[in-house]
Amino acid sequence: MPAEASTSRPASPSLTERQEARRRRILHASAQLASRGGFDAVQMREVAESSQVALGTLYRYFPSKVHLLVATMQDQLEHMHGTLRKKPPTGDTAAERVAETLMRAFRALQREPHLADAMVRALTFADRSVSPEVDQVSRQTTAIILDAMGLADPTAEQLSAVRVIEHTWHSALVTWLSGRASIAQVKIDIETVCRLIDLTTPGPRR
Amino acid sequence: MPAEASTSRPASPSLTERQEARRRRILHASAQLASRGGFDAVQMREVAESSQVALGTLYRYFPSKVHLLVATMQDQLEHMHGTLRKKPPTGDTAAERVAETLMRAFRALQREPHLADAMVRALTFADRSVSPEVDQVSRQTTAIILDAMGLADPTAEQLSAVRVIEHTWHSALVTWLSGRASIAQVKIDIETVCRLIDLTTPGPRR
DNA sequence: CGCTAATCTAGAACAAGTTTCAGACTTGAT
DNA sequence: ATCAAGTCTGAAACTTGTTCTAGATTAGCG
Repeated sequence: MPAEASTSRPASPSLTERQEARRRRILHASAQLASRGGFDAVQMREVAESSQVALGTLYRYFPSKVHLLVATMQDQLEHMHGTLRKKPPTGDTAAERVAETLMRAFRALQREPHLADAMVRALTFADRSVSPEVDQVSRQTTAIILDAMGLADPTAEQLSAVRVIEHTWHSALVTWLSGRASIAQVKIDIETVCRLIDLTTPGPRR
Repeated sequence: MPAEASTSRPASPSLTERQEARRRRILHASAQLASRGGFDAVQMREVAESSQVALGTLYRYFPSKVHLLVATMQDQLEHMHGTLRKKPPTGDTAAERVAETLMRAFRALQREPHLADAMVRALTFADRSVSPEVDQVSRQTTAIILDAMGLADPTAEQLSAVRVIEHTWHSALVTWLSGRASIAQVKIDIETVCRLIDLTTPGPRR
């Protein structure tokens, strides 16, 4: 236990440090369980045990399983945005770059299909009580797409196109995860919807 | 076993009649409960009671709550397709007609938002075990859109556009139901994605 | 240091989806 | 009419998300 608490920089985590650590443990356990068996494998009791936290505490940090999984998704998305930033897409047109970026993200998801399942199912199943968190995920996704487009100041029309791209992205993932669409099919859908960008971007073609 | 039409005494309808009737009672109860309080209000015990069927029987007919709600959606979709057929859309272009049709469907859903909630949540939450049923819903939706386009023989490109339109349709509904998008926003998204049709349909263009 | 409020823990309890089972009823065939 | 197979019923049991409670710890403060 900390003998002195004032002057020295705390080596042992005190205060909110500890809570931050708990939160990280919980998110880690969540992602780990999700990676194993998807949405169903993330059982609140197991998450609590894995992260060495009482069930009640888990619920204090994340008021429902869906909240937990959406937070897990936020976490992963942040990581992915960082990764994507390091190697920007190389396509000539905005449409190509967006498609390339989404396909890169898709490939990442394919590496952990169960985790993808858990996150996406939670996202689309979320009810109003999770709206703020889901909205945050949506904003992050929008940011990634706008990054790929390379637009500083998108028009309303372009924002609409981005919204539709996000719709397609989410729904295509759902159909892929439930085994109703192949990877190739998802690719086609992404490429198809990205053509909308050309419609709204006065550029060199057509 | 063509049997008799049982004109005299329908007191004890025999054979599969009875089962068909049970099935209809169950679907009716499901829709009714869903209309009241959405996904959460459809409780299997209540559905069983409402439709005068034992819980075990309910599960024999529909192996899970999601199966039940997806079947409910099939039912409603069929009804809607019939209704839409009676008054075909009037727009000049295929894109306009599809947007008009989807907006008409959307208005119908707005009249029973709770029912819409139950059906759409079930649809996107469905896992692989429900794939055949979900696929059936998807085919029905595709048929409605193709009807609106007025195409006998769509190209592969056009089918891709239709797929993307469906993605957008489902995902836009999800965002509307969870309160993250307004009705106006959904309208814009539908209109935006329908422009994809123009891209793939050589014809009178703006 | 000692106090008070907030937080955490272990565990029971509750809710709704799902499964199971023994017994009653239907059905189809002989 | 009778039998075997399949179906339906009512009720209990099981699972997992969620809530609640009482007591232990911890944190911030005078």
